[in-house]
Amino acid sequence: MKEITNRQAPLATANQTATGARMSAEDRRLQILRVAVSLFSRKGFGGTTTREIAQAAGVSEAMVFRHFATKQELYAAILDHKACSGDSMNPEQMVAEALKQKDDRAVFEQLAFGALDHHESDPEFQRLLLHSALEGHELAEMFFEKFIRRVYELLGGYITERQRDGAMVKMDPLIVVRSFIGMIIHHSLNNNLWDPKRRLLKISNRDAARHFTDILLNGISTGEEPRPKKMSERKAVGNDFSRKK
Amino acid sequence: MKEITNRQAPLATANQTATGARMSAEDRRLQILRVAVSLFSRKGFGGTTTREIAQAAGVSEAMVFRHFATKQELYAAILDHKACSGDSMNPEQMVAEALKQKDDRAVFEQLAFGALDHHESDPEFQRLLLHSALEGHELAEMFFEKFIRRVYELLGGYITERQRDGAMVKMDPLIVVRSFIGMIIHHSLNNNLWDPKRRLLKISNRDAARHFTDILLNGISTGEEPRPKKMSERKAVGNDFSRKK
DNA sequence: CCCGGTGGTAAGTAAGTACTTACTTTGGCC
DNA sequence: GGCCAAAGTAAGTACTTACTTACCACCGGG
Repeated sequence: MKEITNRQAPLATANQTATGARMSAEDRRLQILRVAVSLFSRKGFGGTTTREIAQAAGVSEAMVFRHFATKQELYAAILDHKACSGDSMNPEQMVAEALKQKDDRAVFEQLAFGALDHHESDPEFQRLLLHSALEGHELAEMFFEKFIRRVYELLGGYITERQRDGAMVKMDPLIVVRSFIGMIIHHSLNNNLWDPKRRLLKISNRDAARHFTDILLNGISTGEEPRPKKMSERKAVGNDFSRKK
Repeated sequence: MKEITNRQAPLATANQTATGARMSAEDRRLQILRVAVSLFSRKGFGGTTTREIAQAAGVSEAMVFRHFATKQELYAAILDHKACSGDSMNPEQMVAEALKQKDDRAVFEQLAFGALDHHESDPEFQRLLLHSALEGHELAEMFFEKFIRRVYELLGGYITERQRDGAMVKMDPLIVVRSFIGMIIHHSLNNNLWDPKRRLLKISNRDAARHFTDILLNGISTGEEPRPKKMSERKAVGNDFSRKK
């Protein structure tokens, strides 16, 4: 005479299949992955327990370990999934046409808009990446090598080309790239991490991308007012790229 | 007949007082605080154990809890110490003179250099701040309110003024501030977090500050080459601040 | 000389932690 | 229906964690 086996209620998690019934292995794996993404991105690797993950997925802890041998492997699978799977943005093809046409504005603006939009639609990714960078996880390094470096090469190469065309001032292209990427990443970081309520600055991604591009290409000074200090008084250390006129 | 009490050897930690001898309560407190800063900044709150902290300080765990009732309290004390104590940078006074003289270049360049230098000399702070922002610690918010907001107001106000002078193009000052702060923070973040070996870009803080300022004030395009596409072909969405000429 | 307070410790404890084991459903296929 | 592999679980294990307790050594002052 056995006690009723009191199956644990499917506790209102967003279980895909409306029924609390059993899922195929792959579905379950993906589901665990999804809830783990959410938890890891909120609380980091060390701050998330396997029990929490199991509970959020509505299964027992043993199920988590059936699908992922260790917690580390789960984490790696997540970063893999996020960094390498289809929804990752591809900078090359995003601006391929603008590059060919040498449409400076389009190159930068499209890249900026693409990145901002991507970050907005998937804020978990940025948090996940930050966590793993802080924790020194090798996957962060991998992302850096495979993605950031490529953007630097892509944009840096383009800028070099445009400098030779005489369309851009002579300046280390990598610094230009860093400046522009900085505007974008920092803006996303503000929106996702520091100021999600947009208390400081509320602006659409389109406008942000356009304004960042404006600043990068044209700067903010009109050059129409006599400087309070003469140019010659600046300690010029070999940057001879004051705007031609 | 008691066993010898085998006092644990002072194990070669960087104990301030060369002797492994006892310290005053306050010295010990500060020492624990220091080693905790280092550990928390490297591994975050959840990733650091009280035992590690005690070992790094060369004392028993009980000593940690004599000085700080809980781990949380230790963490809060650290953020307090870092955010409120003297070594925090003061943007207002850093650029006070340049502001008065309306020396745009000096305003931005000095601010950038000051921030970059501060971040470089105290990289732990940036990591600590990121960790606490990710973990949603209230101290991160406090820092944001007390520091970031002030910089936005300071720079934003200055830019507004210079726009009225006709020295800067009309554009939401907050976007300009965000762009510039973005260049700086992202550069520091790269140096401290992503690319401490400077594989991507190796540049002195002075040069970085100068180049960021150059880009902000003047942009990178020479405006000397006919565009491959006509201006009118761009989907103009109401940005009317193309550079006057 | 001894006495109390201070700096310090060894050895706990209770609650977690990642991960396992031994076992019980369940659904599809012949 | 009967069967079996896959989906799932309850109840562990071995260890770590934050935090406590009870005790010890040193030292200046009466």
